[in-house]
Amino acid sequence: MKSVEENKNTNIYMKNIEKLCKSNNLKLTALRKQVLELILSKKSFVKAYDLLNDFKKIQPNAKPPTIYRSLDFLEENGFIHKLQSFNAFIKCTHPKDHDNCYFLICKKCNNIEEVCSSKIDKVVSNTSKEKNFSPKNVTFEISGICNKCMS
Amino acid sequence: MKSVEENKNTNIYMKNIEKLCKSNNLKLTALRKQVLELILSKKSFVKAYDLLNDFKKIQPNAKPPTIYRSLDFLEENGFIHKLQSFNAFIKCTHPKDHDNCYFLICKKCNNIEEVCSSKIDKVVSNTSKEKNFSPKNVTFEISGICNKCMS
DNA sequence: TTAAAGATGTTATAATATAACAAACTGTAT
DNA sequence: ATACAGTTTGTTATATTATAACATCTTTAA
Repeated sequence: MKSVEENKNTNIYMKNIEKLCKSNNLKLTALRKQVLELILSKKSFVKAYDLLNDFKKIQPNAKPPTIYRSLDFLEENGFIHKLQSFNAFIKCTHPKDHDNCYFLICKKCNNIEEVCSSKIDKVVSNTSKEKNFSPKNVTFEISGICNKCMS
Repeated sequence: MKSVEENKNTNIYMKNIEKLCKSNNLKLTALRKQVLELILSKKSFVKAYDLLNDFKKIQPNAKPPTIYRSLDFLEENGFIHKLQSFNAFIKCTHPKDHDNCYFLICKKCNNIEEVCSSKIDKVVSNTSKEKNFSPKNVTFEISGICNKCMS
């Protein structure tokens, strides 16, 4: 059960996504919206097939492509991220505010912290410049133990 | 067909690995060595099942666990890396010299450049300190277009 | 209004990875 | 040498993750 506060936050988040889609001419269809809502309802990351099982409660004949296509749309447009080292998906905490996100992943409690630091962005662009490399996608995932789980 | 120079480099590389295993009391079994040699023989990254097919030419009844176990050993000990965003494996260019490696992955020619920069290490440790996070594994992969493919 | 593009439904299968248990091997204390 | 504990490998089966291909439906723009 979600708290009133959480529902409120989810609503604010969705309103923002709707606005973003409108202004960017993206089609946030009912399907995509439902999938995003399921992702938002998670505290942490979610696996595609868990999402599929969740989604089957709404639409029993959903199939893997149903989910993967929505995930593709949501990821392409920066509303969610794929955690490559976990084969899992998680909402973006500030969609469209920036290009690249970085993650601190706790091995014990599975908590994910999304980090955006201009220092990291600079390192990416400097490293790329040195090597004459034109960066498109950055995967930056640090797994370890979070503050809570250490004490 | 490998050039004389390439074979020589592979031999030097293997000698180094053997030395490292000896001094760290690691068992570089015939199987693990053969798998590593197959990985070394590749210009770029290799997929686990391609490796399995290669390996079947030596040992026809090889099965997925044969390969995955060797990959685990080689990765745990820093002789190879897994490219998480590609589900592929690649030799480490300087085994045991450092903890973390970063990759520039060209989407066009599939060339991988392994980069180690103290700046990146610092960003990881600073970011972690700020968040009171104790980092264990770092996945840092930048995909884009390399110098050659741009011109 | 209709053709083209885009989204979804559906079936099937590809690609990636691991569990579980048996057999063989290795090192070591006796 | 021997036995036993730990490790590695063999083997079967299956779990997990993801996409291809094609049909149908919906939206959009000419």
